[in-house]
Amino acid sequence: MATQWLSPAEMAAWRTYIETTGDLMRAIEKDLAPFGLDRGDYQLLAMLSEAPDQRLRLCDLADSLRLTRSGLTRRMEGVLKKKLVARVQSDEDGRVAYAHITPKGFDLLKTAAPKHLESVRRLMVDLLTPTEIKAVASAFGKISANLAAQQP
Amino acid sequence: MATQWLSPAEMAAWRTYIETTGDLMRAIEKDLAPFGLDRGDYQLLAMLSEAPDQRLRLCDLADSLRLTRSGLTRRMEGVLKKKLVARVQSDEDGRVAYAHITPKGFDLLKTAAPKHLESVRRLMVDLLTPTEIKAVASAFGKISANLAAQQP
DNA sequence: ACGATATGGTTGCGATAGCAATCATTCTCA
DNA sequence: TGAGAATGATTGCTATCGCAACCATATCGT
Repeated sequence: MATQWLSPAEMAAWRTYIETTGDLMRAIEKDLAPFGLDRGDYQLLAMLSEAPDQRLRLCDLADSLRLTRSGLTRRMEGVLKKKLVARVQSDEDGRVAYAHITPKGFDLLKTAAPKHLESVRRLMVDLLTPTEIKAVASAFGKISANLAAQQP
Repeated sequence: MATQWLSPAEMAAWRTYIETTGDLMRAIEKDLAPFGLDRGDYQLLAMLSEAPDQRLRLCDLADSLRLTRSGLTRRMEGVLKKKLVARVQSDEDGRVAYAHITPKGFDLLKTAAPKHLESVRRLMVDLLTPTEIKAVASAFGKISANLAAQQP
């Protein structure tokens, strides 16, 4: 399109970002595959491992993973079958259930995490100058804050 | 995870980026919905509109959209049904077919593009300083070049 | 010139995930 | 306290897309 609503520098940033980000995700995911995990599983386990008591209510987990409740139900099927996570019904509130990372899940995460972070380093972090790192953090921080402000 | 393979600044950049990028895509996509387009359709039309003769071989189109050939076949079904794109068999090579943007598709793109770019501006570009814009372009340029070098 | 190989495209199948509808449980407030 | 609203989770349906298998056409090597 000839429409020049963005300056050349702005257009370059947007295009490079949007074209690259999918490739980067795919590459990261590929490095996770040997552990039998995809990015969704990894993030789910990471989220649980950092939670108090290593567990979260399903709806909170869904929110932090940016999944709908139904999306989480389906993703849970996978990690439940692999015994990486247990589903525990709350006895205080009959509606809620917790996802609880199992020792097996925790062990797998501990094995996969260094490799994963090594991927992140190799494919992204190590390629950038400290200034670029800071700028990326700041830029996406602003974008995130703006999005959060839009949807209250 | 307690694993500190990334410095705090690096971890902050990575986390903010990965958590935000999906939200940003969803927000952009939402702004495209009133035109009956999703991001994949928009990018397909944009790609064709910029191509010589406003057409591309299906396999080249698939590559530039980061789709597999089968993924493109399915996406084509949608835009063909909406008559935004025509499928033209090559008479030079019996294997190849071209995707050709139709006048209707081009009109829709011309309508949607300014709104889309306005979204990009509002949700990303206008939030960033010129320095951040340049840093994002440079950072993802490096990431992209590195990925391209890995997979020859 | 012709069999082997490469290239372009489609199809069957499976995985992921959103939406709307549904059900169960809890909360609210009149 | 009891009817209606809100909250938590699941299910049916649908759409997207990758992989592997497949078919058709073109190119290469001898």
